[in-house]
This record gives sequence, structure tokens and C-alpha cells, in this order.
Amino acid sequence: MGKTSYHHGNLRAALLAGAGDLLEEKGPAQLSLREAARRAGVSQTAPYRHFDSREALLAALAAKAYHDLATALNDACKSAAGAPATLHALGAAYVDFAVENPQKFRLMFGPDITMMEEWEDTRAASADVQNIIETTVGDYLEARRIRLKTPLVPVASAWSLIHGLAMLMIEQRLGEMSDEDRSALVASVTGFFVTGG
Amino acid sequence: MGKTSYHHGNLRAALLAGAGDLLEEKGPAQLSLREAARRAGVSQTAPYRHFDSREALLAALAAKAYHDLATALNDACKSAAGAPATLHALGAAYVDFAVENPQKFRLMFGPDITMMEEWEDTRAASADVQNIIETTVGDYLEARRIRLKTPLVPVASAWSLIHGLAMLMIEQRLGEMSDEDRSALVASVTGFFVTGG
DNA sequence: TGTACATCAGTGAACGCGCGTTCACTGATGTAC
DNA sequence: TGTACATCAGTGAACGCGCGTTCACTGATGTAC
Repeated sequence: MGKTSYHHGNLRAALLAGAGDLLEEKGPAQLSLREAARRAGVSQTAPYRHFDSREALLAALAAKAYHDLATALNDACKSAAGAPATLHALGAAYVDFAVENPQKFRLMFGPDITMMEEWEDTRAASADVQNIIETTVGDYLEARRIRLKTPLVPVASAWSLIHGLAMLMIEQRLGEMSDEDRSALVASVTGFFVTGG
Repeated sequence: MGKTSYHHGNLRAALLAGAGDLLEEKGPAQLSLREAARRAGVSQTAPYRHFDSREALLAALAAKAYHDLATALNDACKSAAGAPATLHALGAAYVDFAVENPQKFRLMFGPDITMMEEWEDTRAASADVQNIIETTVGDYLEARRIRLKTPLVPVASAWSLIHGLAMLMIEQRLGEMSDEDRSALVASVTGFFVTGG
């Protein structure tokens, strides 16, 4: 901090931070390695000491974003009592995350990172998120004594519902709303699933 | 057709067709005016006689895509008997369209067209799609004698469900599946809404 | 503690690219008389 | 039917841009003795 040395010392983290800001400002498609370097106050080729390519940086950002989402989901689930409330909280946290970090969300679920299998950390982090959703829906089904050969249908249904809601909100397809309107709608829609499903 | 004259005669349509192919190959972000011109066999500045800018071309493509989706939804609804079956058919058609035209779908619901209000045709075509969904859900509620102050919640729920399902499928988040598996899942998930909601 | 040296994380110039867009132009078309 | 002319839809050269990436380099760091 403050030392102006030739070696940055923390460049990887600084690049991720700068690129994170940049991502939220411009979106995944407009995120450039050069601009990220500029933000970190470093020459435009320096990032190559830490990331193999532009896409490697995007993948690292996405991994971080998946971790953040997983944390948010876990926190929300922990502070809810009972399986229905937990499922409810999961949905609300998912949509909140998307609305608060729309570009991160687009990066995570959009077409900007190709060949996910190449980025093992990213793939794993994404699987963590998926597991949280599956587990939470599974617990809910169990609490309601619903046994299925495969929980694919309810998992896909629950995820689709909250994912679609998140997307439509991000893309402003449900009209302008205040924060209160938004949470009320999220509560109603997830309630639609929990009580109705 | 076949006449090699200085004037193309049908360039606007040819550009839209070429750009449509290009869109499905590379996605909205990679679609360039120059490549569209090349596909139409015309100099790279010719498109400017028909579109003010790259984004104007994207907006025109999106308008076309919205029309196609509206047509698909209407056709599906027409061939279903009764409100529940109609709602079901709507969902299936929506997801099918997305899976068959993933890049069109991304263009329609993604961040590539900014300032939609500027592109009046596109905005209107998008509103048509939204109206079909609202009407179909409204009819369904009426058939089930459900009266609400505002149908926002069920409309948002139904749309979120099918939109999220479409997105997750496009982005391969629900695993690889055969076409049969896919339609079965779509049927189950939309059924989840229709019978459960 | 001091020195030689390998290693590492930066630099800066340069490459080639495709892009959106502007401009002055030209060849074809169609209309008025 | 024929001619003059305006209009229109193309062309092709050029602009400036930011980008990803490679390359040979250099200054700082840390380790072996």
C-alpha cells in the first residue's frame, strides 16, 4: 500500500478488483484486458503474468462471482427456519444477487465464457451454486414427504422460476419498480412456488 | 434473382437474411455490419443506405425475432383446446423457440440492444409478445375463476418460469438432454405451474 | 554480513486485426417534357 | 419515342480506434555460499 515499487506485489488481486468494477460498468462483452491493466495502474502487458488470456480473466471473475452467489445463498438459507422458509429465502437471495450485480450475473449465466470445462475452478464454483439449489429443493420435498424418482423436475422448476424472474428483472421486462415493489413481487412469485407447488 | 446489376434491388431484405444467419452463428455481440455486407455480396458501406448504424440492424433483427416468436406463440395457443392446455402450449412454444433459435433469443432478451425506446418497431414487437403472455395467463385465471387486483404476480410467475427454463436450457445448465427428454421436462415444468399454481 | 546470480514480475514497442463510420464518387433508374 | 436531368443505391478509399497478444528487455527480489 503506497509503496511505489517496480513489483506490484498484489497485482492478481488488484486486476480482479479493477476488472470487477469494469465488469459492472460495461458488461462482460466490453471488458478488456487493457482497460483492466489501466485500472490497476500497470502496463497493458502485465496481466499476462497472471492470466493466460482475456478469457482466463473472465473465468476467474466468474468463479469469484459464483462464490459470492453461493455465499449469499447459504447465508440466506441459514437464517431461515424450516424448509419452506428456506426455499423462499433462497429464491429471494438469488434474485437479489442478480439485481444487485446484474453484470456479474450476466457473466455467470451468459455466453461470454466458452468451454467451461477448461476453467476448472469456475466450473466447480458453478457446481456449488447448483448444489445449493438442489439440496434446498430436496430438503423441501423431503419435509413435505414428496418422494420422486428424480428431483429433476422440481429442481428445474424452482431454478427456472427464480432464474427467469432474475433475468426479466435485470432486463427491465417487468416494468420499472421501487425496491419495495420488487421484493414484494419476488416474495409473491417464490411464494407461488412454495405454497402452490 | 440472378441479375448482376449495379443496384441490388432487395438489399435490405438480403442484409437482414445474411445478418440473421450470422447472428445464429456468432451471437449478437460478434455480429458486424461489415460481415453482414460481405454475406450479402455488397460493399461494406452499402448497408448504410438501409440502416443508420450497426445497432439499427440489430434492432431490426430483434423486431423480426419478436414477430417470429409472437407467431409461434399464437400458433401454439390456437391449436390448444381450453385455457389450461393453452397455457401449457404457450410455455412449450416459448421454450422451443428459444432452444431452436438461441442467439435470436439472446438478442431479444439480452443487453445488446440499448435504448429500446429509440427503436419503436422493436419495442412494439416486444410488447406484442408480452401481451400474448399476459392474455393467455389472464384467460387461464378467468377460466379458473381466479380474480386478482392485478394479474402481475401470476403473469410474472408464468413468464419467469418459462423464461428461466428457456435460459437454463440454452446455457446448458440442466445437463445434456435428448430432444425427447427436453420436451418431457418442459411439459413437466409447465405442468408444474398449470396444475400446481 | 556481503556478494554473485537465478528468478520473477514488471515494461514498452510493436504486430496485425476487424471494426464503425465518413466521404466524395459513379453508375443505374425513372420521370418530365 | 427520345432526351435531359434529378434522384437514388451502390462503390472504394480512407480515418481512427481499441483490442489481444508477442517479444526482447530490465529492474527488483530472494537465495546460496
